[in-house]
Amino acid sequence: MSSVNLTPTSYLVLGLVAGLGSATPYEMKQMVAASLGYFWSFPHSQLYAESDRLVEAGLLEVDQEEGGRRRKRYSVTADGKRALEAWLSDPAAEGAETRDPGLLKLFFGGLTDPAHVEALALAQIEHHRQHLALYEAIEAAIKDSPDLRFPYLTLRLGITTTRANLEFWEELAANPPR
Amino acid sequence: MSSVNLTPTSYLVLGLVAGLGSATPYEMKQMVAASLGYFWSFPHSQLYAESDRLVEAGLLEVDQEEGGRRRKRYSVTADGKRALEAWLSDPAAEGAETRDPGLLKLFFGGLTDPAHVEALALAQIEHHRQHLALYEAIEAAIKDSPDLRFPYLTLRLGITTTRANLEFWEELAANPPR
DNA sequence: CCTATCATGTAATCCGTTACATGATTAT
DNA sequence: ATAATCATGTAACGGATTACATGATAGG
Repeated sequence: MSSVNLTPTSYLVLGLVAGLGSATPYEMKQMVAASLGYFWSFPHSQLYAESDRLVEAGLLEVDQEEGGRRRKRYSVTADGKRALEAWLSDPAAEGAETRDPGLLKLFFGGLTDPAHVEALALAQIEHHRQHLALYEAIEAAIKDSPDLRFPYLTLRLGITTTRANLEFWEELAANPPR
Repeated sequence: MSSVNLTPTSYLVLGLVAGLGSATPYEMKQMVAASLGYFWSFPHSQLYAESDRLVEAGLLEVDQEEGGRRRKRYSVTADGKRALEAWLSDPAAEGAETRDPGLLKLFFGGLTDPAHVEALALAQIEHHRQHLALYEAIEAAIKDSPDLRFPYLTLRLGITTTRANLEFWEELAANPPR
């Protein structure tokens, strides 16, 4: 218990388990792959590690299956619920990081042939178009599910920023730097 | 030498040193703080560590000052230039990650009082407005520097996505979920 | 029944962060 | 001259990724 400090990943796991009632890391993996994973991805091994950390911190409890595969099924403790609620009710959400290699390449565009920047722009356009198509397909599918209201909003945010990126790169491709 | 694999951070350092001709980690820190750091921040200690890793990889060479503070000044080797050029001329830039705690809180909004989501939206609006004001001030300042053309474009991308975020949260605040 | 693939998990490594530490410089 | 702050660097820790490994299930 205690003195484990909570990262965004911690709350991600806590939130997933809370939303599902109880879950095995594998089930969490599925959930992530179908939703958050589009914006916030990480290897599944982290779900195993993080779940155990949260048990240590007293925020999750584990119930191991007898026989068969002896899966570990996690659920949220009272302390865990409190921690999650405290986090959710705090409007502060600083520390957003955009780690976009395309941004880096653009920043250093002056160090190389401008044609490479143009090629970069075209690749980015293609990339964002595909994502956008995917997101819009998902959007259409979940639009009217009342219990997916917040995932839907999250997706809307993803769509909004993807569109903004797309527009930026399209304009850059239309007016290539030289 | 060798078998060190190159992360985006590696190219960030490589690019900074290439752009400056040669640099101490402290000088890199200054550069980052004034430009990339707005979107891609990390502790300065990493610049020391990463520089040494790149020396080990044979992509940077180090020249230690005699006397005084014995600073380490790094410059790019021929191998380093090749690696940087290879990276820049590859239009692929996959693996962009948006680690935004606000997005997470929104995703899990269904687990708590909707009023908290509204408060989150207001906080996000405030946050993005401030960033936008800052970026626009910088934009005005560097707009016409020909040698800052690519940093300027990078900033434009930052402005574009910040605006998109701002619009999203403003609309959410105007139509709060219930 | 055999093989391929999916499900589930662990171990090792490395990057990134936090914390600390000391040498220079400026202000008072 | 002393304190305060800036400049510069290192050490230790922990979280995240990569790689590996084994048990189940389904298709042929």
